[in-house]
Amino acid sequence: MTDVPRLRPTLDEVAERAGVSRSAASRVLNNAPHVSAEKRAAVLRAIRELDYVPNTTARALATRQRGAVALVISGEAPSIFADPFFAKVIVGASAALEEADLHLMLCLAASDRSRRRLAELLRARGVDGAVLMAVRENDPVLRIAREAEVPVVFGGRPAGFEAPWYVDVDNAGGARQATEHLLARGRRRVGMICGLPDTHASRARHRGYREALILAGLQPVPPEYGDFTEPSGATAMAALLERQPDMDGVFAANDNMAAGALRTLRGAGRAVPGDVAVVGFDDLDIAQIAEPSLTTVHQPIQALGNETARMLTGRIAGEEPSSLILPTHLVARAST
Amino acid sequence: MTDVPRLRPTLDEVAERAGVSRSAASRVLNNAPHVSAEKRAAVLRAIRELDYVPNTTARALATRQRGAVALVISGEAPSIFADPFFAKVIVGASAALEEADLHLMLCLAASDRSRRRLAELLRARGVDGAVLMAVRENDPVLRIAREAEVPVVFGGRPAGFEAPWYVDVDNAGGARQATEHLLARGRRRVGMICGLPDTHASRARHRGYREALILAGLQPVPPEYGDFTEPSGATAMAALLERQPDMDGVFAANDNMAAGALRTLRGAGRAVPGDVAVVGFDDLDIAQIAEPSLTTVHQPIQALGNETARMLTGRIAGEEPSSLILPTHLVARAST
DNA sequence: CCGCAAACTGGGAGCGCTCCCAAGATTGAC
DNA sequence: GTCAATCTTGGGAGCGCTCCCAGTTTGCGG
Repeated sequence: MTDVPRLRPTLDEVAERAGVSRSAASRVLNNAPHVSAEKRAAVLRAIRELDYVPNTTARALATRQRGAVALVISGEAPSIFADPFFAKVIVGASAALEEADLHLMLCLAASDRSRRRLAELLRARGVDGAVLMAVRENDPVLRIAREAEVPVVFGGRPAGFEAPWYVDVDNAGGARQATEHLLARGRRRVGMICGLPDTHASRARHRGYREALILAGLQPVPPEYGDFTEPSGATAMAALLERQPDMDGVFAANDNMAAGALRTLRGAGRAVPGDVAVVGFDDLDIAQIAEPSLTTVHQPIQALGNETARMLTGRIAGEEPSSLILPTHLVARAST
Repeated sequence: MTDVPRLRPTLDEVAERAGVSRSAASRVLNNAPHVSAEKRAAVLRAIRELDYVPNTTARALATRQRGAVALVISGEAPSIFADPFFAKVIVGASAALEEADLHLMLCLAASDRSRRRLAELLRARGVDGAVLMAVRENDPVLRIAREAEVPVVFGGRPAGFEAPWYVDVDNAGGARQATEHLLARGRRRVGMICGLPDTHASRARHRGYREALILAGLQPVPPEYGDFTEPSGATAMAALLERQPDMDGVFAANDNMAAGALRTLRGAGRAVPGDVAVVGFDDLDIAQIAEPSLTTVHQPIQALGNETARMLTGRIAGEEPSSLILPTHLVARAST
């Protein structure tokens, strides 16, 4: 809060006050061996008395470790933050990073300028590594990832790119469960509302849906597309109804769009689940709040953030962790 | 993405290749004067050829400027991220920081450990400044703010603390508008659902509500308290109804709780706005999605983030900006 | 053609910390 | 008591960049 740029004591001053060399003081700081008990105590006391805090920047320069990683969220902010998905990812990642004593630099890579800054950050080793989230097909961020001078881990696979290190959730499996659940409820005319087509998640969920239908000997109908927001789900549902008025089940690629679908169905006078059963994906708060409450595929979002960060810290430490796919599972509620 | 810690070229190498001194190269880098056009061109070429990127850490050490600020969100993460409030703040702050070429360090100050790390960050000048959000009464973060060695700006005033620099929204004014709107709609028995009592926002909104009622010669009824989440709003509404079954208007301290109130009212068979009119606060997406759509007080959340960050960059630059209160306004929808 | 101001130029001293290494102090086995 | 092995210790050289400063050029009226 202060404005006075009062000088902070340096390690030299600590050493001087403790009557030891800077080297010895440094050893105490990093509790390295080769310091006698007395000197250690003296240094510790001096640190306390001077209220010394080591300068992170100087340490970073000397050790070549920044003590921070970037969490990059690609794409336009508005759509990005429409739901609490990223918030949960951040909470999970934050916990893992705290454990590794790493700070979190949040980079919203939406504009060209922000991407330029990001590229510089990753090339100049301004961070020790980066987690990349929400990377789409042909995303300009991919290039930045390729040219980065630090380890990079993807949170969710980017579409159309074989990410060497990633953590993802079982999108296809979850979607299949969702669709099979609808079929088990006796639905036969099951439509789908997909998300943005250039995301791996949307594609994989669509694939799972198709697989389930085909396995059941049914013909998948072409999906409608939304952008993962509630209104887009409402619109897509309307289009779906128009195309196939006798539809009796819908799988939406996320809860927001499922909530939109519910709204449209309510407006159209269709009972849920009486006339049409609806399943979402994500298991966000909205799924429980919606009326009727939403059957949905639970995905461990916080764990996704956590594991991604953990994988990154592993790679920073020189390990070669293998990519990870977290399980998803159906949560049956009132909408089916 | 690479693992090879291939050495990045340094400014010395650039200078050597360009046939100039390191000083001259540095001048070009910071486009300072006193470099001849030819040398400048030579340096620029060398930079391109060597694919040189200046090392931020070294620069930070030399200039004593980190090029990053902390965005601190105090309190428990779960409640924090229940709604997209912070996401919007982040988007706004991020834009302002990008303009100032500052990176954003996101610090979730929930645990003791995270607060310790935060304190160290702010005392060791690991960042150039900090924005503090969601600081509550007697928040341990206050102490960290006081001991910080860098400028600090509050986003939203902390309760029970005269923040020297802050950006806030007009909570009391908005609440008064909301309540007056209910009164103008002919409501006379207007209850309130408050948020967490140790937040300034909740208190100010309650104050605005009381002012409006008292000005109209009406007796405020004691509020119910929630924690800004949807379920807590539903519970509070139930309690309110039980206490005063003939209630005909409700002002909730945020949209989430208002949505919960709507749910309870629907369950209790009360028509909205027929029997009970409801007003929220925030104007988040949920206000438009709710049924009926929610009359609410719009607050410029993204601007809050933006102005807070801008004020911080101002203070970092040595200015003494004065605190700011952003206007709020009522958005009338179907719930009143 | 001179003198002086203004523009260039590069050397060098930091910024605050880590870490290697050589020198000195201890220890212990014989 | 000796000598090698081990532990301590502090000096010093960086990490890569900025910036002050003194020295050198250049420009241009007179």
